[in-house]
Amino acid sequence: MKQKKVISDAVIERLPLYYRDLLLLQDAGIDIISSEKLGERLGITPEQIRKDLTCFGAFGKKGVGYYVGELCQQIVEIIGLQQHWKVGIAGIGHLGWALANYKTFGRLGFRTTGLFDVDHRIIGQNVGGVIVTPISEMDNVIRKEGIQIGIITTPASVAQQVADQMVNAGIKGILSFAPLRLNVPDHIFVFREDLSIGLSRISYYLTNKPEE
Amino acid sequence: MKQKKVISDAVIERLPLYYRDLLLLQDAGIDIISSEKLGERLGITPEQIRKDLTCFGAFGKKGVGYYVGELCQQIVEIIGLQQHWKVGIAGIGHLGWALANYKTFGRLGFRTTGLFDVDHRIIGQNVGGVIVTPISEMDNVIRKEGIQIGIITTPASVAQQVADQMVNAGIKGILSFAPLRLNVPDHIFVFREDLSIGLSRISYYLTNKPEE
DNA sequence: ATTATATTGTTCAACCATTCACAATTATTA
DNA sequence: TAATAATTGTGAATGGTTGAACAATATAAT
Ligand SMILES: NC(=O)c1ccc[n+]([C@@H]2O[C@H](COP(=O)([O-])OP(=O)(O)OC[C@H]3O[C@@H](n4cnc5c(N)ncnc54)[C@H](O)[C@@H]3O)[C@@H](O)[C@H]2O)c1
Ligand SMILES: NC(=O)c1ccc[n+]([C@@H]2O[C@H](COP(=O)([O-])OP(=O)(O)OC[C@H]3O[C@@H](n4cnc5c(N)ncnc54)[C@H](O)[C@@H]3O)[C@@H](O)[C@H]2O)c1
Repeated sequence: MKQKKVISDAVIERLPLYYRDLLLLQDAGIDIISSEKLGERLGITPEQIRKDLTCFGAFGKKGVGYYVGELCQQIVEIIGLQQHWKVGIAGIGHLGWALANYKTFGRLGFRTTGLFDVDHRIIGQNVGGVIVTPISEMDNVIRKEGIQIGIITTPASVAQQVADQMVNAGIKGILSFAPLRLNVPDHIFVFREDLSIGLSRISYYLTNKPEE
Repeated sequence: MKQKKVISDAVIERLPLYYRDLLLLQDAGIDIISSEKLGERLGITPEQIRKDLTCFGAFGKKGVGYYVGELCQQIVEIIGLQQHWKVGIAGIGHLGWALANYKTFGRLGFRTTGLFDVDHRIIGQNVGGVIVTPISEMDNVIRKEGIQIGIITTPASVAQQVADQMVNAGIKGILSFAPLRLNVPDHIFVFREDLSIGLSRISYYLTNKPEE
């Protein structure tokens, strides 16, 4: 892998899109794809795709295209999906429960091996194949299982506290759905997913329609 | 409102963040906030905030800051949240069920007034205060209720078909969680939310840690 | 009334990302 | 084998976003 220059976030966000579509192509038995065709499927320009990929090396064959299987493997290595990350989810309410049951995370290489909550009504239940553990046990489970990534789907009011617990237990990265900024040490990578931005954007565009 | 030049997506994505934090400030009884303090709370530079806001007008007071209540109202109007958009959700499975139960959408001005599914086990149930209707009835309900925004949380395999139905019924904007590109007429605004990008980004950054 | 302090709105410069154009390379056909 | 068609990788041009600096303005202090 090249990896000389710094890679922009925009590139990193597109890689999973390429990867998922390549998996579909692979399932469909398609061996070779051009940036043109891939771009058409995804709504991304072929130049963009080629430039993104050349950040990491020259994976295509001129005059031919990209070998689907090979490119898949390359992207897996770029993103680091071959590691089979272990994931823990704190807050098994509406959203946590949905995520715990989402099988596609598994196909991408993320194994959910810990579910945590404070509510006695949910503790002990089997959700998507994993038993919900008391949040007070989270520290132990994270260490014992070697969980590296934490997902926070608790109410915002306790999200910081839960993040602190995760960091103390040795978590390396956090995906948070709570609508606030988490304060964590520099070496922890936090990504915030904000599900209300999508609706707000739709509202904006419907309100301020381009005059066609 | 100014609205002369074109506003970039980046700006539109930050407005909801400002808005939600301003609501919190308002709840806390804080009347005036500077771009400096707001930026600190959100992890955004003060210059960025000022520049974003001046896309739409001059809402602050030099030497003082921004009046929280007034700015809230301005952002509401910019995003178009005063309209109380009506929302319908198709596919009341794991994720759809979570979204149907999410109260914060209401506070932002989105009212969920239609829930649709094909599964007889869920049809007829009350989810977050709304009865789940057969998808075959979606067209009628959308027209009768005047639903303008559709959320798609069905399996990917039927998402296009559901989107077509929504468009035919007169929906103006779609928020889709299905991992594929939807084909819709130009005048329909589609926003795709991809929940696997977050985890993939974390994987990338943990794998390719900056050498600190 | 004057000075000092705080903070916005705006201009300009720096940076980053995308698009364009094309040389380089591979496969295919005559 | 030579010519043709397809398609990648890349350097240059364009367009867009962010950052730094500062004039303009409001308040508070003297
Ligand atoms: N539901 C959605 O569709 C949605 C959408 C966007 C954002 N969110 C955000 O995701 C988070 C969860 O939302 P939700 O709708 O699932 O809420 P929820 O109330 O259904 O679930 C929260 C869960 O967290 C648990 N919890 C509370 N305190 C805890 C603690 N200290 N440790 C561990 N678990 C604890 C609760 O017992 C509950 O099971 C919130 O921050 C919300 O703002 C949710
Ligand atoms: N669960 C998650 O956390 C998660 C995360 C990311 C993306 N997604 C995406 O969201 C979508 C839903 O995921 P899920 O986990 O909730 O799946 P799910 O299987 O739990 O729910 C899907 C629901 O759609 C209904 N459905 C099927 N065909 C339908 C039709 N023609 N019309 C109306 N409803 C129909 C099903 O009866 C079911 O209730 C999928 O596309 C998935 O890829 C889910």
